[in-house]
Amino acid sequence: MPDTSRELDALVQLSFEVQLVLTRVAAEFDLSVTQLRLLGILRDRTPTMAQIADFLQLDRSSISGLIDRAERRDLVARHASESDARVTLVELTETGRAVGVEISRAVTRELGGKLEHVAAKDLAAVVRIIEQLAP
Amino acid sequence: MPDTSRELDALVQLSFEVQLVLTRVAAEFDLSVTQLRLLGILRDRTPTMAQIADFLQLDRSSISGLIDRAERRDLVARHASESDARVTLVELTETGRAVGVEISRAVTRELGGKLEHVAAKDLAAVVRIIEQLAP
DNA sequence: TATTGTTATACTCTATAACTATA
DNA sequence: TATAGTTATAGAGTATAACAATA
Repeated sequence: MPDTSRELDALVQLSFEVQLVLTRVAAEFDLSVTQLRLLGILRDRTPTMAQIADFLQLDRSSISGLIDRAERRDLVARHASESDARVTLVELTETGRAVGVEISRAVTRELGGKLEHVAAKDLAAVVRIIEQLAP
Repeated sequence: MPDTSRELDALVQLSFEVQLVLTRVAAEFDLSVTQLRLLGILRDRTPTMAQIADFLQLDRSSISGLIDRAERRDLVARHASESDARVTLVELTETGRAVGVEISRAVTRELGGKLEHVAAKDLAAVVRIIEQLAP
């Protein structure tokens, strides 16, 4: 087994650089990174509370407050499932969708700017890594 | 300018995968990711409160509580600067250093495990990216 | 005056445990 | 009984504003 400590350090450091960009972009919109992720998840899904918990790898009890706060800001809306009265579905509002689009643009701008001088073939490697990691 | 949205998405996703591993390892030691980073920063430094704020990109007022909690668990110690009475220096305790070593091993194990089947040349690309990004 | 660090305050995020409603 | 979601509670993390001590 080869020594990969340098590679692992680089990966950890890179993840913090990316998180820093996300934190800053979220702050521009007065949102947390978690709320930013939520908007991303809801872009092409209308999940249940439990499914959101699975996506974010958080306890279900944490999701109630998360959605409460997003709902209070008119970013998302709860509605009842028709097939199972226990289930609550969550979807983006128009406002939420619009904010999501703006955030996506901002992330592309900020992160794209940082990566301007990175070789295209190195970025292609990142795509392969994530395909291996989360297929 | 080429379309890099796929690459940017992959990079963001990768950063969340890494953060997930760090969150889990930190939780093994009943620590937050921020405390984990703090131990990493102090491994080869004895910074001032202000320098820690710079490293973590947090407000100085946030650092007081962070160090309070770490000190309460005997992971770090404050001591006064000899040259400037306003300044507080922070260093690892022996306990903190030992915990840091264990965390480092756990991250290597967990993250290394996840990356087992990733090509070495793709990991080398990550090293080049972070060198470009944070030289 | 400027800088270092702390405190008070308020909010978000998160988990655990206990609960209600529905299946 | 089992599952979906909520609430109460507690603690960490974070920023803003105001402050004291030192330079």
